[in-house]
Amino acid sequence: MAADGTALPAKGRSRIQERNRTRILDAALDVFSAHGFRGATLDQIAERAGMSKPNILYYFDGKEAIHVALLGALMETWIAPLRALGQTAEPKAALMDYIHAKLEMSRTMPRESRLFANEILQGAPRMGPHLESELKPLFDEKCALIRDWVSTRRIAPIDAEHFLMTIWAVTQHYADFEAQIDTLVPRDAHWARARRHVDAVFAPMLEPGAD
Amino acid sequence: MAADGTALPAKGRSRIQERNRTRILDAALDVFSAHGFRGATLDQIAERAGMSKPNILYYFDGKEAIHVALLGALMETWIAPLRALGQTAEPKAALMDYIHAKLEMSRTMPRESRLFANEILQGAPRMGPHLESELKPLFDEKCALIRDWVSTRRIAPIDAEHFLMTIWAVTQHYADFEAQIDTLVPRDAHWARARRHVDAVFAPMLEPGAD
DNA sequence: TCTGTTTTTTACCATTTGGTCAAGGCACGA
DNA sequence: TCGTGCCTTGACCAAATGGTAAAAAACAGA
Repeated sequence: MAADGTALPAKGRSRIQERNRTRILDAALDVFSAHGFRGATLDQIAERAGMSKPNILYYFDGKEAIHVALLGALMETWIAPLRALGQTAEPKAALMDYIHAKLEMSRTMPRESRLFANEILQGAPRMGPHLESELKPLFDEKCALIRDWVSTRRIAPIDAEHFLMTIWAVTQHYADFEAQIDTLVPRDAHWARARRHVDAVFAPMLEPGAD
Repeated sequence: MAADGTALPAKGRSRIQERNRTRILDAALDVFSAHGFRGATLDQIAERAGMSKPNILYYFDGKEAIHVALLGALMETWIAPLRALGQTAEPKAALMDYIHAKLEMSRTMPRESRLFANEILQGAPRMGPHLESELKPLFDEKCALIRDWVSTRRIAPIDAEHFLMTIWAVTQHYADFEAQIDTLVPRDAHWARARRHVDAVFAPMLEPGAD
């Protein structure tokens, strides 16, 4: 077996291998995000992927390997907006762009959001290393950047760490707590309101007037 | 069996029954909040409660009954601060009090927060009715109250529904995503910073100046 | 078409797990 | 002291579930 949790070596994957791995991962994303790791079964994943359980295990070393592969692949996508933070626009616009990007991700990738939420909620048993090695350095770097913006008076004085975490909390809430939102507010025009609302939440905070 | 999901009738519970039911529910809260419904096992709950599995099932009709009992009992606690919103202070102070109460609940009752988060994240399969019958009316009532405050210019114009949901998102995040927070920021002085931060987030939003 | 390789499936297995049963302890009133 | 009824548990069961083995099927190259 290969070292990366796959049953087949990564080199020289055939067309059909690529296709089936993709199908399995997509099905697994459905199931894991909806039921959590323990709540998901290989049979559910197999059915959703349209193939038999042993065939799933032909492509992946086991249930856990699928989960790890998913989390690893998604991590990069998930933190991409943070990586891009501050590389183009001026401070306030950069932060608002980041907030909008995160909100958009909750809208278009709710499964991914819930997959991560499930994992973190249960203590990040499989993602701890990823958090430490990939997210942490990036987080520290961007916090330093924000603190610099604060110290040069380009944005209002905010707590960089908690500010970023609050952006995550507010935007991901729309994906993670969808079931609750659906029972409390009408679905239509939902995301337009969310967009206006997050602007109303974060934009005032950044105005240097409150210094 | 009794109709409320308990194996024993609620009337005339003995001292020992009360004690053991409490112990079981506390142990179950530990396990369910840490692993989710499917991830929790009766054996884990039994061990944590310090009694045998059959004895657990002597007091509750089954795993699901324990979960339902937990959610039902906690619902009231969980929404109590919202119920109290606006019954004493003037608008701005009332909302800030509510925010502080919710933050305090995340600090002192992280297990409860995670139990609910797990449930909602997976589509509220067992709490849907509770949300509809208990949370929804209260939510609507308080939204109307907030809209009234807005229309009488006592607070800045905000989206009542999304404002409340954002309060939940920000405050509960500190409990639900604790694993992530622990890897990103130092633990000490954590809650004091959080308190200052949520003030910085929400207080400016409520100033009627931005009208 | 023949042959070796990759892909897929049909049984099957071992463990976990929610739940049952019948018997053994234990407290307490008569 | 002795029942009587509440409490507790060891032994067990059936279903679910992650995973395996081996053979069939599909496929690619000669």
